[in-house]
Amino acid sequence: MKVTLKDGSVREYSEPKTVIEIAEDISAGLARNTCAGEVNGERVDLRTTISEDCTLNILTADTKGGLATIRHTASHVLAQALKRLYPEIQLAIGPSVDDGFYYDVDSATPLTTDDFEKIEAEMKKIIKEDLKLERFELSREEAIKFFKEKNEPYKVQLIEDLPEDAVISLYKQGEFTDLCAGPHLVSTKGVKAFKLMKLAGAYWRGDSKNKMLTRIYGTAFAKKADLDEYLYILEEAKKRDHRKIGKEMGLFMFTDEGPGFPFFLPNGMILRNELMKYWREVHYANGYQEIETPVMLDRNLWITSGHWDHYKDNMYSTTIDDQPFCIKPMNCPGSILVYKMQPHSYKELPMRLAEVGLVHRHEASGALHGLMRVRCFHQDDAHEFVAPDQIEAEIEHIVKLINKFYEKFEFKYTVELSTMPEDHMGSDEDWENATNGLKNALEKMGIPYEINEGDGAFYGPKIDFHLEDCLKRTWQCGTIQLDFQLPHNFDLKYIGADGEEHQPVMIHRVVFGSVERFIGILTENYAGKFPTWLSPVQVRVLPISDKFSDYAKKVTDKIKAAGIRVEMDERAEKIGFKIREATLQRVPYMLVVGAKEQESEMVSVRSRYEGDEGSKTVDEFIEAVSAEIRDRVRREEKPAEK
RNA sequence: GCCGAUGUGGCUCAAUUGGCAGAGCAGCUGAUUUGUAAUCAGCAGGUUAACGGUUCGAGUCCGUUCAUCGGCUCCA
Repeated sequence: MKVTLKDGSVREYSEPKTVIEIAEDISAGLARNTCAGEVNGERVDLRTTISEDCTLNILTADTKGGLATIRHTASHVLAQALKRLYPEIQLAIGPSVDDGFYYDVDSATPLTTDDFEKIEAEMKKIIKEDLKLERFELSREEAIKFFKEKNEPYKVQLIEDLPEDAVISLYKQGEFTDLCAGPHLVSTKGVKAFKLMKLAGAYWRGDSKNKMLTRIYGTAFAKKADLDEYLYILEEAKKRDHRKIGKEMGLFMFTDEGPGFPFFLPNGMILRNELMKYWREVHYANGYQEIETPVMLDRNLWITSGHWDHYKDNMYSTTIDDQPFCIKPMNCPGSILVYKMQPHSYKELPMRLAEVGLVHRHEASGALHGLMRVRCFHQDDAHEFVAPDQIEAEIEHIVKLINKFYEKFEFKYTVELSTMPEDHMGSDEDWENATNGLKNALEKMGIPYEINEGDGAFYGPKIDFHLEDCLKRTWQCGTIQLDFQLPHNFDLKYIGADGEEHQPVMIHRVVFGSVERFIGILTENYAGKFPTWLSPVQVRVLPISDKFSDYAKKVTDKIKAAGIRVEMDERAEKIGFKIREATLQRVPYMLVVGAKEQESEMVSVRSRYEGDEGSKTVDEFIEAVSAEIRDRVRREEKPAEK
């Protein structure tokens, strides 16, 4: 077959080749890790096999200068600069990542961000030197010898861990050579806009048993304008930080007395209660019954459930009157005790026991992060007891329910299927059955998913729902876990139609995951501008002066009587000041009342959504806002003025 | 838990080489009675995260602890 390349040259191959094979043939290795190819103008995957004559355009990152390549080359420039400034530094790895690149180094003297200026200056110098990146290969022995001589033990270890037949490629730029699969820009000059971002610790090979190295994060873009835009977005995202907004709006707080234990303040309680009110409505309508089980139970229960074996490092426990107790890190054993209270018929299944349970988990101190990662939180949990032949239908029921919630909040999400972890209970056969059950349900519904190997719970595989927030971080929220183990450990039974005892299957599921985390995500997603139904203060009445206090009071009382959360601001301040404050507090509706309004028995409406909405009668206003709250509608926000 | 940084009134931040802890906002008091994003004046508020050390003298230097922030490992 004949392959015509974009530059007009023709290559002939006797047998079918993949795009990457041809790319490697052409550019002697430069095309490794390339992003894509085009066959007859159509973009194809690199693994696509070409068996017929065609025109092929290889979109190597090298020729296109893809972002990943720019960043990867930038990481080499960083490494070179570091070696020039601190010759004793030892290099580990330096890849490109989603929003930039990093290099892990082992440095005897600690680096600080104050050194960034100096390092960046050296990087600029290297870029200006226009050093060509040259690829070459060495045998295993030669490569090991090369890096031993350079005193780079991490590189030596990397090579030693490569498979026997691996091609060991190196890239040389000026006096600096690095072990690297490529690809790279042709010259350091191609790194046009970069910035070192932050310093962090990272374990060698990502294992907490290994030495902690210093990781230098940076980012790079094709143009200065792109870099500036990225930095601007980062600034904007900072303004949405739920910890900042939570403080500003009086939603929650933390104290030194309780690291990782959130306090909910009055406004935060309103928000949480409204959220859970909605949650309960939907759950009652979907066949759930709500229960509550104790926060602390005898340790033997946790030994039976397997939590003590698999989770005790994260559990708070104590001894009272010589009886050992554990504070629950999960709600399941409590629900099981409720199920076991009496015998059950197959007619009762699926039995859906919901519990908004407060769980405590001793998380590592360094893992804590506002409401997103705490040591005690509410799970919007439910444990379902189902007959084996009901599994698929019930999974579908739950997926639809979760989808309903996420659509309400306009969240994008992806689905992952997590399989058996190393530390698990039960037989491989049970695990396979359970995993297939989840797979079948997802496939039947046509939901795309990725497999997350070995990430299941210790008692069963799970489907995870990952929400994307405004920083493009993803958070695991919803999860559906299929469990054959706990019914076995607790010897759960139901009486089937045949009059015999059978073992039910348990499904553990959450929609929000952690109510606290979900509130954190909502806060950032809405930048604190919650839809009216979730807003702590929905309406604020602003009299122009205290001459109109009586009328304002009358309006306020009427709105309050309609069940709307309303406040009156009767301070002796100018109207502009009151509006400013209400705006900063993100109150959805402001009602300005003065002589004009008192005269005509109306209110002047200013909303967060459209600004001045003109005059309305109080009844008209109440009707419109009540409907908005009742239907839990989110009105489109107008872009911020300031 | 690990690496690095940080910690000053309720909040946001100042304080030269170690030399009298300050400001704005918020709060309180008074004046102002206001028409769509900040009216004016006065008052009060701090054992500088805690503990220990160096020093004539520590917010500042050193040590320990705690908490927070950015990551790593983990994870709802």
